Amino acid sequence: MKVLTKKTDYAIRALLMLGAKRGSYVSVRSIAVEQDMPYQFLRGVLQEMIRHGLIVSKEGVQGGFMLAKEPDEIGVKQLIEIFQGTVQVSECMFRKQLCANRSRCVLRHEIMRIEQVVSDEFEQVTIGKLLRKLNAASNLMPALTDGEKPDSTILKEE
Amino acid sequence: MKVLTKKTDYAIRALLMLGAKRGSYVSVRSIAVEQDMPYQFLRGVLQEMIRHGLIVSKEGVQGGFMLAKEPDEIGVKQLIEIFQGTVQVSECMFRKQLCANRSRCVLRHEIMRIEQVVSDEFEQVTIGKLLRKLNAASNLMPALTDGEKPDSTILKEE
DNA sequence: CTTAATTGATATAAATATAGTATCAGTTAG
DNA sequence: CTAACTGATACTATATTTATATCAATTAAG
Repeated sequence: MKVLTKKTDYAIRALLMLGAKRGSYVSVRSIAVEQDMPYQFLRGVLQEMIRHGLIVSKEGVQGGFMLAKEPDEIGVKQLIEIFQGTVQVSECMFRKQLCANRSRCVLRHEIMRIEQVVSDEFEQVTIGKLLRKLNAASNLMPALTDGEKPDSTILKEE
Repeated sequence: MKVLTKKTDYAIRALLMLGAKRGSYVSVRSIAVEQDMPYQFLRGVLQEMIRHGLIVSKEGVQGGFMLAKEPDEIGVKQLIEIFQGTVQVSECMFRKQLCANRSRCVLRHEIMRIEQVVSDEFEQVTIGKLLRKLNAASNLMPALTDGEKPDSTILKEE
């Protein structure tokens, strides 16, 4: 049971970088390099987030992406919904069918209850919250964005 | 985000039928027909449950499957683990790497916490519990196993 | 003692979802 | 003008999920 797909994982971590460098545009390339994510794939993820109004972009040299909202307004739940669809049990033709099959119906009720729990949990986890945890941990660990890496220009992609 | 795959869904509902007809062997065919599941696929699901000691079988005419445990001893969590793997975040090479990437590490911590919540919730849902809910609901709805359906012999599968 | 209803075991295919790559066009700072 | 960027989109590859098919072995029952 995979909770987060790569897209969601990449999205969250990219947003954390944007959150850490708030106020300036951050290029996909720098995120991809620093967080070790596939460049083109990440681009797609970011474009999807633009469509959902989470971030904004600027084209051209010195361009990149920037948060369009406060970090606390971006919840992991929303990201999961964008990249993995609404949290739901199998194919849910439930609402319409009024539970033709009783065992499925009873089962569904339990699952929906649990889904609500999961949903609530994820809703509470925001980019802002994660950022604060990151900062709290930074006393003990090397910086998240500690300048250019020595090999940041050595790219063999595309 | 799909919580239950078909296998888990079928497994749970098949177990509910076995639980409802406890004491006698129930054939895959009758389960497949009554619950509208693909026959061969369901067979695979049941065989998997045999391997995990949840049910027992008897070959030949009048053969079929039977619960090997008390319904209360069979939790949905275990079924999810059997058919969908242990509840875990993406690829978790965590334990070994000691979090090379800090944002991933912080994120992971949150996810693990939520996973624990989910896990606990699913652990509490047992076949026994679902059976009791089924019975409670049966006052309002037609029986789960109300004899042979009129068309139960009209099969065009295989 | 044959037959039909069953499970055991296993191979394969089809469908879908996830992950990743490539390309070309447009924008912009320097 | 050019190199560093994003926008848009088409494509490929891989993995997972779902489903089907087949053949052998077992067994109740006529």
